[in-house]
Amino acid sequence: MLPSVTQSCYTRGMRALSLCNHLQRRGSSGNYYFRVRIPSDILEVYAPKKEIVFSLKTKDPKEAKARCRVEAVRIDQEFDEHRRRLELERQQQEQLAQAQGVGVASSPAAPLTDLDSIPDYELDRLAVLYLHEVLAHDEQERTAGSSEARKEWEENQEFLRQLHEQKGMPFTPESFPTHGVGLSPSTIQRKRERARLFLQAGGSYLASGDISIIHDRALAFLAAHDLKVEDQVGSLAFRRLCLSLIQKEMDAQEAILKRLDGQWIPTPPASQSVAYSGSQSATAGLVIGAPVVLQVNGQGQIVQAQTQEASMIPSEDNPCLSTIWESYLKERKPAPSTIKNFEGAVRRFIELVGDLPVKAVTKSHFRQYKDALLKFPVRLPHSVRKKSIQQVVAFVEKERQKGTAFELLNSKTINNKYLGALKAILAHAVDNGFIDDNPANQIRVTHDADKHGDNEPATLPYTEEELNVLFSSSFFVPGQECKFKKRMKRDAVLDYRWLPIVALFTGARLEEIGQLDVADVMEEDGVKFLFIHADQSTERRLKNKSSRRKVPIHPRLVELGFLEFVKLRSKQGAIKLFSTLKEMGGARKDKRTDAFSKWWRRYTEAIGVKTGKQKTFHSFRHTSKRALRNAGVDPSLTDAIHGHTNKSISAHYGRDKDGMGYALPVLLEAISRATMDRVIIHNPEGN
DNA sequence: GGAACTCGAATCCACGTCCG
DNA sequence: CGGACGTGGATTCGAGTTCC
Repeated sequence: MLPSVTQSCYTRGMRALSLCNHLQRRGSSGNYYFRVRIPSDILEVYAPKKEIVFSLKTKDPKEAKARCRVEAVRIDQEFDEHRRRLELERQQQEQLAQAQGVGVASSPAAPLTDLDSIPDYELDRLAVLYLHEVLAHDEQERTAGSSEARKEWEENQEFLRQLHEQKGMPFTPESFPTHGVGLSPSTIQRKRERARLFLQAGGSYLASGDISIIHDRALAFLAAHDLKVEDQVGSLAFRRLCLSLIQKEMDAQEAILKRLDGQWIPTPPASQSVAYSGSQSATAGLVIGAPVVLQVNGQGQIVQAQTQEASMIPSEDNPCLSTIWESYLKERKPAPSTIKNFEGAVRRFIELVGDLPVKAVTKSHFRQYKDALLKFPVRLPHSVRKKSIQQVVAFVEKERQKGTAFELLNSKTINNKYLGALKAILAHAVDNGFIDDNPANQIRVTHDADKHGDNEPATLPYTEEELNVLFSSSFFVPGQECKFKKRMKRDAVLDYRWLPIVALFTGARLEEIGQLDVADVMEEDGVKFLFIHADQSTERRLKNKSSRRKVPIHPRLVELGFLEFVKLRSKQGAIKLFSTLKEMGGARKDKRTDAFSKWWRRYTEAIGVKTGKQKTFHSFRHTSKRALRNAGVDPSLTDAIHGHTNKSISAHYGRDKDGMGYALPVLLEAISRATMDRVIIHNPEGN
């Protein structure tokens, strides 16, 4: 009886570890994905995620299989690393609890450690300690039994218990023997596979100086020894340590293989660890006085070595770029999305030239930056997102030789975003007297008109025919079945129908409409209008000052039942008019229309109205502008309705308390002239 | 025309649900 | 359970806009 039980457990174990079982083909693209469930004992590490899925970025089954094998081993290592760390943490907490006699106290967060201040011989000692830990862990598994062995033991016991129960026989469970169980066949197989792969790959990683294979593990290892260095992964010391750890990991895996082959390889003694917390080492001062300064870029590579000059020494009067950036943030407090954009630009620049003291930054650095950006692709493949700018450029070059084409950054993006950000930040350095001239000035990419054609507009208005297609689809006609609203609640359908209709008759921006409150629908001088304005209490932002405006509600909107819709939301107690739109987080904070925007693209594509990048939701704004122009409405009135600035200085005179230059009845008359009477729209109420 | 932003669109990916 | 598909979050690109 017993052999079959063992067999079943064994097979189950093998299945979980079979290296190609995590392969899955997904979506219409036909790309292969890696998919694995997170083992229950380390679920907490990944919570709330229960499985790991990512694209293998290939449609070729053979290639996918090969990549899947590598990923399976890598993930397995990652899981193991978490197990090891959790175990260590558990032991530390137990010790702490014992020492304190009661409960488990939470340990204070480790202070930041300055890795560069740790002498080389201590880094070497850490590497030896790493080797010791890997082999000691392996030895412990062999003596006490691995977690797999324990699991299989428990499954075995449970099976026996059920069997006894069925036969009505008494069963006394045995506890897991703590010594002498050794490794399960599946663990042996896994260990062997992993060791072989690491030994195969490790050498090439060392040769190319690529530390990605050990990066996360090194961080976990350092953290386990109270060394908190997340902010220093670009430092030379971290890089040195990682290379050293790859070597030690190879040594360890070689020893493990020998152990698996039956040789006795003792675990080397642990080097004595030193407490580095508190960061300030006595050697730190030596670096400053050194005659030669090594410039280290974001990847920890030495990019230049030169004799130390005054401008090269960071000081209070000559802060590093990163310090200037922080000061810029503090003083200017830009919008979250701007911070996000600038952050990327600054990071890339520092990667390329190093975190230079501001007086050392020259025009040639910017030329270097511009040249690199000209070879930089848009929408980086995930595999190289974390790589340095030089590595990305090298990657693109290599792929290009293989025949893969990349769309490169638009010159406008390079100028406005990348160079523009650095220019703004260095202008801040000029304003604060750190430097006299902005070295970024005059560096820019000459526009290539060929990308969009000389006069071709980026966004086009919707034509009448297109509007009729858009608004007569089954989504907009109440009572019709439609796949687009299959999963939508009634209120969401209402919001999604009204958003484009409001956009058509107001010409307002998507987000301006999306963030409207019920209370923003007002009446003055007998004219109902939408009050588009910024709002401190909800931190609502507007594109700019002139965006604040009152837009009269077009008679067609009233006809279609817009005011009833407002009443409905009011009755529901909603604050937001489009109450089903959810607020975003992070860099998209207080944005509500992201999901709708995406839905709109998919919808318009599906019904065949969207062609390329020129027909988007923003087209409604262009449609409105065009309709008002065609109806002979005065451009300054159109600007007032759309929230565009009127350049004339006299336009700033004669405004009311809300800054409105025109009386509402005048605006209503103007907006009503764009009748859109040939566009058929159904009343959005109904199902 | 350049600087300094803001915003919408596009993309990748995670996740939930449904179906066989 | 595996796979297809729909939806939404995070991130990035680049167009739009105003101010100087």
